Amino acid sequence: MARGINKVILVGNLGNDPDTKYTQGGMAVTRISLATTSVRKDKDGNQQERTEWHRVVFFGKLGEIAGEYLRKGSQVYVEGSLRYDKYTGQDGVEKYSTDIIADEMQMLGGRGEGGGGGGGNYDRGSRPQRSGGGDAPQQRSAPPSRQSAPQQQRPAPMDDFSDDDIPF
Amino acid sequence: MARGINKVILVGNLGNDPDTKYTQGGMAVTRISLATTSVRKDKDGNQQERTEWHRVVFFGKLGEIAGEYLRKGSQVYVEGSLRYDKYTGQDGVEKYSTDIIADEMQMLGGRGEGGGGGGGNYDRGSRPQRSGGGDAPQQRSAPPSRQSAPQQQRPAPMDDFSDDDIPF
Amino acid sequence: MARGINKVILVGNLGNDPDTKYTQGGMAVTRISLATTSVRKDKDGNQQERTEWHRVVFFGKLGEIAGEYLRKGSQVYVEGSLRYDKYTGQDGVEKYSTDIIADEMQMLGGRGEGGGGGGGNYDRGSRPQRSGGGDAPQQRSAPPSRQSAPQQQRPAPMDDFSDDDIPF
Amino acid sequence: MARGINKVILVGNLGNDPDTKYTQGGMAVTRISLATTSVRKDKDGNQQERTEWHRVVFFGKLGEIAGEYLRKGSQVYVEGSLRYDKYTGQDGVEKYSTDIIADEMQMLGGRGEGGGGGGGNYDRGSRPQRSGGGDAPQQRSAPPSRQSAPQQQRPAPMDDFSDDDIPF
DNA sequence: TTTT
DNA sequence: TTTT
Repeated sequence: MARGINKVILVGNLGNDPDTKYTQGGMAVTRISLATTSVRKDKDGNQQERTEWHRVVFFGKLGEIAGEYLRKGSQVYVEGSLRYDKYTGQDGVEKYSTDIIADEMQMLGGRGEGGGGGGGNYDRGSRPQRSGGGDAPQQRSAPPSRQSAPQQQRPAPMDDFSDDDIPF
Repeated sequence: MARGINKVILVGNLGNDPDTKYTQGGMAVTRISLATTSVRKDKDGNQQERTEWHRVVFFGKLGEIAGEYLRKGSQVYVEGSLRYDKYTGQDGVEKYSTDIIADEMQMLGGRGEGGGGGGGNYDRGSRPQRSGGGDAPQQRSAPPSRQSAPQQQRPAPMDDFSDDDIPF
Repeated sequence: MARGINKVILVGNLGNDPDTKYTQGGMAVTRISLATTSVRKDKDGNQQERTEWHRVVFFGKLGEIAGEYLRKGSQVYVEGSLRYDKYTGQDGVEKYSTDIIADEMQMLGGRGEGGGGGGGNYDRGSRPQRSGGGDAPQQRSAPPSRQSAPQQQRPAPMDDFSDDDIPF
Repeated sequence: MARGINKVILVGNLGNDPDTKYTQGGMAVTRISLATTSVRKDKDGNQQERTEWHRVVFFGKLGEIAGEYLRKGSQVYVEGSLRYDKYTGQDGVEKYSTDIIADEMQMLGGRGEGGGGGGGNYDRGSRPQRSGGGDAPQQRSAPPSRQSAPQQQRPAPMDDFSDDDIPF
């Protein structure tokens, strides 16, 4: 049982192609660098722009999809949570990192390099369409299915319930 | 593959105790009425209040938890999506309804009747603590106690991955 | 002082061109119909799609911008709040409506009719680029061009403050 | 005109009393440390807890309100955006920090030390209730008002508009 | 009524 | 119908 809400919502563009690695167990871990730009007027009335570069990480199936479909310049919606890490660098100095651990992704109509317009909303429960054997391990045992209650469209009154009255 | 984002985030108080029903298949469907109030100044400089009453629906395990722990007056965080329905009433007239289908819930430190401070964040994947087998009793056992600020930091490298490097 | 959070976040496509009207005081009120589609597997394992049509309303400057730049098919990010209204129709019957009152909008790389890729994030504080003085023409000038990933980092100390250390 | 969405939503508890400082210009800058805890099952089926400590910064009027009403243990809803900074420490080493710049806050029914149950939703446009002269400068010139269109409740049909048809 |  |  958790305590608290830790939610991040981003819409931005990738600064580079995604970087996908695989764990020994074969789980995909894809990282992207995502830019969001905001503007404000400073006290002299000049327009000031500022860009934040977010480090976003996708795990598992979402990592495979992100690695396959996103490209430098792609515009994407990401939902996830903040994770702060502290580690000791090779130089012996303590370092800190901040990542957004994605749990939902929606490709938007980006037209960056490698663009691939398309669209489609994926969450951690989605299965990737990876057809070929590509260059990555990929042998994965049965993935944990995350749907608690599968069901069907609901065109209906609202007072009695069937098992089809579901979340969609 | 979905297209689009449909997300609602609410923090409000219940106007009444939850209403839980069960489908023939045994799935819980809990409905609550949730108030959110906002204020603004009108053009005459007077404070104006306006309250929206949201119809929130919880399905499955989340429905059982909502029915068990929430009460009239409880303050709650809800995340979900909008669903619009059209149906024909008993009077033969077409009617429309708007519901927020919850997929995450966090009980906040409410103090309404039956208050039960408690706290705890549940999503559709959570398992309810329903002890009995029946189809709707309501005897609540001790609510999970409140920690104000538990913690501890997690030191870890970030460049190689094990299968434990997970979404959390 | 308000009580509660009432927040909606949508990414979807317009089903039609926006409808802009003006109040007697000259305030723009723009309405759009926004589609979001989700999918799930029903109990027979078939893909089921469901589309929600959201009624989104933009007031004031945001209403002018929405009316000027959005078109049928445009993909847009909208943030706002839920408002439920009850009124009596001309037929004397009580009716209910649900609207999302927008307070932020971001045009995404849509390619619908009249597409106009464009992009740009506006909130209620933004000033529209309406050049003319009239109360509703619609001749659109050149839309703001698209940058895929502009940036630059901002180096700065964080312990003492000047009046420039602002929210951005 | 901005590009992108950079939004953070947190519900958590303060690890310490807020720290409020004032710029030379008299603007309040309040910092808090906010805990959010999540749980998951590891691969051995054990419950694993993890707490993230978020650095949240409130500027201006919101900073005054946060400094006045929040306390160690308080439960709070915060909405804001991510800001990453890079600076050189006194030891000459480059350091990085991540802050959430708050633009909305809602005190929840917390009961931590100094509790102050209360509730109330404030955004950057809110005026603090600071009555006394306290220990802080505070001389501030005319604050920029952020409401574009003030108005009043709307109990009404939906086809014609008056200047009262407003955002609320 | 959109979109893929 | 809640809450402050």
